[in-house]
Amino acid sequence: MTTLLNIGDFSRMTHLSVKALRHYHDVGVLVPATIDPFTGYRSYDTSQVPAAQVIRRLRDLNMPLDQIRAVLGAPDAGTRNSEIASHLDRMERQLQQTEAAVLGLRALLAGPASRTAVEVRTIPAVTALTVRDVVTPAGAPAWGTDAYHSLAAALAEAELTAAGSPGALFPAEFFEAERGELTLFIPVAQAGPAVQLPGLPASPVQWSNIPAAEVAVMLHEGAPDDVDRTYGALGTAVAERAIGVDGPIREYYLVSFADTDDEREYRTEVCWPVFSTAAA
Amino acid sequence: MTTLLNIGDFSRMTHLSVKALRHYHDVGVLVPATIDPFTGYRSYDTSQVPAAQVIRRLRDLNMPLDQIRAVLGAPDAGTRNSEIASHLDRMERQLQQTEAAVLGLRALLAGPASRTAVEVRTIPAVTALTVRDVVTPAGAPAWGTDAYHSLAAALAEAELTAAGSPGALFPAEFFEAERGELTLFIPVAQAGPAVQLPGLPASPVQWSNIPAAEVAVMLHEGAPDDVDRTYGALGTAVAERAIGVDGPIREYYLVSFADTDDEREYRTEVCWPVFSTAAA
DNA sequence: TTGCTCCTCACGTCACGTGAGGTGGC
DNA sequence: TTGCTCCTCACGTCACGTGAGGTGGC
Repeated sequence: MTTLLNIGDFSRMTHLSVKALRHYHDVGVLVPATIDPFTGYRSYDTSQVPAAQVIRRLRDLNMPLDQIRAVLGAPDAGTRNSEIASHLDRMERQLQQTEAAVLGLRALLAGPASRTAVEVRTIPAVTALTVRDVVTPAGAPAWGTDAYHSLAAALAEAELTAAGSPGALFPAEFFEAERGELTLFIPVAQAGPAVQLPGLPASPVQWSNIPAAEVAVMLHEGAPDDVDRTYGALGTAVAERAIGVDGPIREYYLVSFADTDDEREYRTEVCWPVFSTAAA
Repeated sequence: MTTLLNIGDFSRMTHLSVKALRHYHDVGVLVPATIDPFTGYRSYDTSQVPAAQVIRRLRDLNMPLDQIRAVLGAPDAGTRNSEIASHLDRMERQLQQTEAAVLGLRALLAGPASRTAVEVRTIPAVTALTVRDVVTPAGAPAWGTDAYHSLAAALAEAELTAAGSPGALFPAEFFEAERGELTLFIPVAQAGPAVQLPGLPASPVQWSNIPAAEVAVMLHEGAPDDVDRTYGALGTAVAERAIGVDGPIREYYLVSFADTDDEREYRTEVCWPVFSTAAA
């Protein structure tokens, strides 16, 4: 047996506000059992209570209404559970980022970072295995992990060894517009016609030339979430010397997730483009 | 020495997007060092980098811009740190609620709750110590804790003993509009002119009469975050019997935070107003 | 002169909340 | 008949993102 309820009763029974219930109707997340065609009054059914309870908990978990609609409309329990599980994974990653932000904030308020030296360096052109994609800062870590595995697999497939640490190119718009085409690469050889380029299996990995560059370099020690501190220090040093030029920023991953599980051991070189000193 | 930077350079150095920087300027969270009066070009100073880094981390912690402005403008480190600490407290509570939602969701998907019996009961009027305030569901737990301590203190002060479990009245609008005047009370005696009412110290606590009521009662066992499941079951039972009437819903806290640290041991009676059976 | 960087509106997003103004049902 | 409940716009909130359309500086 089921019984119809007006929106007020249904609200008290589910602890969802009347405004929220009307909104869930509008967007199709929870449609009333019947609607009076003349007055527009919504009537809910007691059998809709469990769905409302699920919605309330998913909203407490910050799941967007679009996804909630998908969860409720899932054809089977397996699909539904995997939708929920992947949301919980996202929340878990968010929590880790929150913890990193707390640590980073403490460190920041505790005082300025220990000064790391800036070095100007000439990087020669290399031939490299690369993966390229349009990415946002939020999606970059996951993308980088995937891309690195693709590169490592292609390297093994082609029976080659890396000629240096993996690196990445960051165009200005990646930071300024939070969206840009990143290039992750593993150098394989000095650039030049003498290099033999083995064919690659079908994969996102491609051969590319990473151009030479004159850069100011600063070593970032620690978690990647705090790399902005090194960007700040390095950018300041470059600006004060008035030697900056256009061009992508580079990072080289001397020690990264591929080498250790402890982010505090990470070592990243940040490279800012500067005037060629060769001309000086 | 400090140096001026255009918005693009400052964006790359701080990993704040250009759009975000313009917004922070608009709302006064981070005002450029100088603004060209003719072109409107913003110029930032290298000395503003640390503030930008703090802003980025506070935003990662979901702190609203208004509060960030207050943190940055705090007159001393003590004020600033306490603003941050109270925000971290809020986040901590939020995290606990998230964990509760995950557990609640699992329980919900695992199947229906074990059926608890519904009992119809006549509650006599009582004289009680009360605290009354307009509260939202989000603020209710903290309010309830405070209010309970005020009541307990007043009870001890007046050298009285409780004549029953503490309870609360919830008007319909508290659920329907997520805002309403709650009344937390501790019964002291049967209502009547014979009762001697001791004076109360200056505090939010007042003497009130809690009216009699005819209610359907269901026992909620477990965490208060899941009490909506009992509301759903009880409301369904009342609706199917078509015996519901207007009036505030009540809860009685048989076992609560005052008695145990384990929320699973909580026992709450939820009371839904119904027709008087005395007339039947 | 040509891109490039920067600028200012105006509007969109997401999940509702906040009134305003009005109507059916007991 | 009077409250009460419910209804539908229209607009606000928050922290930006997304174009559109335009201008200064090298």
